[in-house]
Amino acid sequence: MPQRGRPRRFDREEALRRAMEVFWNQGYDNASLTDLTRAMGINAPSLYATFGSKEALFQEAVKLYVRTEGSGIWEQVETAPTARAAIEQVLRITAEAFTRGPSPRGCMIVLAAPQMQGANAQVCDALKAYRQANGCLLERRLKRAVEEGELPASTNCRALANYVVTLQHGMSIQARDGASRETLMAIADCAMAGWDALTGSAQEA
Amino acid sequence: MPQRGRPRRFDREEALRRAMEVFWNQGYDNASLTDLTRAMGINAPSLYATFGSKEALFQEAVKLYVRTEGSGIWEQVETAPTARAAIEQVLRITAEAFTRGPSPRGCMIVLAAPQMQGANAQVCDALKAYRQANGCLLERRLKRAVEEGELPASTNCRALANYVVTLQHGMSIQARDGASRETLMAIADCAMAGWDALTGSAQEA
DNA sequence: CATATTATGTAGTGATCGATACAAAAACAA
DNA sequence: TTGTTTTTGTATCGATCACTACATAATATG
Repeated sequence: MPQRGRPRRFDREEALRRAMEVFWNQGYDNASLTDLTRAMGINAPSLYATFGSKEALFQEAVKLYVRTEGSGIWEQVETAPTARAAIEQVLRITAEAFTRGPSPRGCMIVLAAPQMQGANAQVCDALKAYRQANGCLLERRLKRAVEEGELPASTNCRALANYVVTLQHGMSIQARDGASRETLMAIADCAMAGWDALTGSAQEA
Repeated sequence: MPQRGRPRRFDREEALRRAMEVFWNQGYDNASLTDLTRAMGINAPSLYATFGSKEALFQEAVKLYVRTEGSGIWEQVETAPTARAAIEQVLRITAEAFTRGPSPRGCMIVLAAPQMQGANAQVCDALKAYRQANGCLLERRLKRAVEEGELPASTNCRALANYVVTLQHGMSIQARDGASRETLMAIADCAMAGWDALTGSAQEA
C-alpha cells in the first residue's frame, strides 16, 4: 500500500535538513514556526501533519544532526589505534567541523541547550544525554587503553574524559564567537602538547 | 535636591540582583517579564520606569554579574606571582564558583549567549566582548610571563590563552549539566598536569 | 464516473510576548 | 491648602507565539 490520497509536495528529508539548520543556528526557542516553515518551504499545517509538533521536529532534527554532522567527530574513537590518537582526532575533527560553513558553527547539541533548563525539560534532558554519551564513550576508550597498556593503571579515565569533552564543549562557544579553524586547531594542539605529561604515559618518561 | 514625588517602594539594587539571577538561570529570551517582575517583586511599569527596557535591565544585570559573581575568577590574574599560578587559580576558582549554589550554575556571560546570535545583536555583541576580554587578559599575562622569563620566548601566548578560556567556557556547560565541584576541580587538575609540558617551560626540562 | 484518503493554503485560535496609557497615591514645594 | 512631581497598580496595547479548523485540491481505489 504505497500512497493514498494527495501526494506530498515536498521532500521530507530535505525539509528536515533545513529545519535542522534553523535549530542549529538559532536554538530551540528562538527558532519560530515562521522561521522554520519559511526555511522548509512549507506551511504550518504540513509541518504538523508530517512531524507532529515543534518539539518532535526538533527531536528529529537532533537525531539527524547526530547522524550526519556530529558523527564524524566521535565515530573513530573506538577504531583509532590508541586513545591518544582517538582524542587527537576528536579535537582536530572538531576544529575542522566547527569551521566548515559560515552559518551554523559549533555543536548543535551543546549550543541549543543552556537556555532551556526550566522550560522544555524533555528536550533539555535529551540533549544532555547526547552530551554525556560522548564523555562515556571517551571514558570507555581510555579504560581500554589502560587495559592494553597504553596508559598506566593509575590513570583517572573519568577525569581525563571529562577534561577532553569540556575542552570540546568550549570549542563550540569559540566557534560561535567566530574563531577561525587555525585558532581551534591551535587549541587542539595545546591539549595534545600536554597530553603525555597529563597521562603520565611512557612516551614522556 | 533629594527625592521629589512619591518615593520608590523597592530597593533598586536588590531588584537588580534578583533580575540578574533570573537572567542567569534562564538566559535573556527565556526570561519573560512575568518571570522578572515576579522575582523582583514589582510591576512592569516600575521596571520600565526604573530600568528602561528588558534589554537595558539585562545589560545592567550583566554588569552586576561581572562586578560581583564573575570578578573573583579573573581579578587575581594580574597580581598572581606567575602565569602558571594565575591560570591555575582561574581554573580552580572557576570550579568553586560554578558549584556554589544549586540554582545558577556556570557563567552567565557564556550561557546567556549562544541562542541570540540573530536577534538582539546588541546584547549578543556585548556578551561576546566580555567573553573575549578574558582571553585578552590571559594573553597579556602570558606575554608578561615571557618577558619575565617564566615562559620561553617561543611561547604562543595567544593560543595558550585561547586554550585556557576554551576550557573555562566548557566548564560552564559541565556545571549546567550538574557536574560536581570535584569533577570540575579534576578538570582543572588535568589542565595543570599538562601545563609544564604544554608551555615547554623550564620546570619540566 | 463516484468515493475515500491525504495534503495543501487560508485564515484564525487562545496564550503570551514586551511594553504602555492612565488615573489614583504619596511624597515634595509654595 | 494647592500645585508639582514621581511611583504605583490596573488594565491593557499590538505583535508574535505555537498550533489548528476548515474547505479545497490532488491522488488512489471501486
